[in-house]
Amino acid sequence: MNSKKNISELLLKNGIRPSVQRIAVLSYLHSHYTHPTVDVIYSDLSPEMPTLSRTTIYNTLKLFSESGIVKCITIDEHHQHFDGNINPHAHFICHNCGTIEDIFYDSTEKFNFPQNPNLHIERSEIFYYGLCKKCYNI
Amino acid sequence: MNSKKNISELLLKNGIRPSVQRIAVLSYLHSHYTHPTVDVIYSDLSPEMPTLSRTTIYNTLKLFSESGIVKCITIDEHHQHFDGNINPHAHFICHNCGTIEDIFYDSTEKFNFPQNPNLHIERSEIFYYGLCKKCYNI
DNA sequence: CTTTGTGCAAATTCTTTGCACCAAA
DNA sequence: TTTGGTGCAAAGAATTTGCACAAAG
Repeated sequence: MNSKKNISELLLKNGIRPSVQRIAVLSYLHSHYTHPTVDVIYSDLSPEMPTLSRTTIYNTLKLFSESGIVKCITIDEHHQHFDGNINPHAHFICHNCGTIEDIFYDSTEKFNFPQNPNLHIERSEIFYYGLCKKCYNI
Repeated sequence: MNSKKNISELLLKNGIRPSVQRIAVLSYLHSHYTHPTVDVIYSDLSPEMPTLSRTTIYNTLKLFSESGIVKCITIDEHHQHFDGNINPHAHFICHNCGTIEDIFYDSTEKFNFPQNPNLHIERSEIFYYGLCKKCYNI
């Protein structure tokens, strides 16, 4: 289980002081693999924490993504989405309903392109676009 | 060669009226495979066309990407980049100098993921991040 | 003459910054 | 008591919108 205690320990292990706000944000991401934006996180958490500010969420997510415990994914130009799942995976985006689905695949991909030698590739970001099951069947 | 005349005909073929501004923007993208932003295009074109406005470039690129003759790529949350090359290819982004390089690969990729059935994938967007040759050798 | 395109200025929206207050070590 | 965290209000920056004028068919 991802108890507050476990989250707290995870933060400490990454050199981050576990404040109430930070625990709340990371717990949220670990229980909502929906790739939320700052605003979604804010809207969902603020009823329970009325003094929470967007600034804190921005600060927190910046800190988290710098230490690698969450991933920031840029899908469209207007919003950053955050992902508490840091295993390598691709994302599927439904262009009708906007849902973002995780796609796990044999990560035997090789970062080697004969036509582009001498690139030092460190990571990849793969997006698939189309219609999800639900939207396709409408 | 991509003369103004050819550009003009390409636009007509796609049901777009070839105005001076539209021809200029598409010519620019066809001769600069550098994935420019609106602002870069604006800065480069405005000396020759002092009355050109950013709004027109936004309008034009929106029109172009809707009809598929250019591609809009969202790499970071702050800028949209535009690509006059509409052949399928991936992009490499150097996190030091920001250069965007095209990567052509055997496009035998299959849009089929056993763990995610019933997705109707139409296109993909693949980004690789790392250091380019120049920045790696510094 | 009617429709479409252009471009200025203002508005919008997501994100960042400055700064004062608060909390923890 | 010193360092780090929070959160408000204001600033910033990319993009969009409203609207009037210009151009094209």
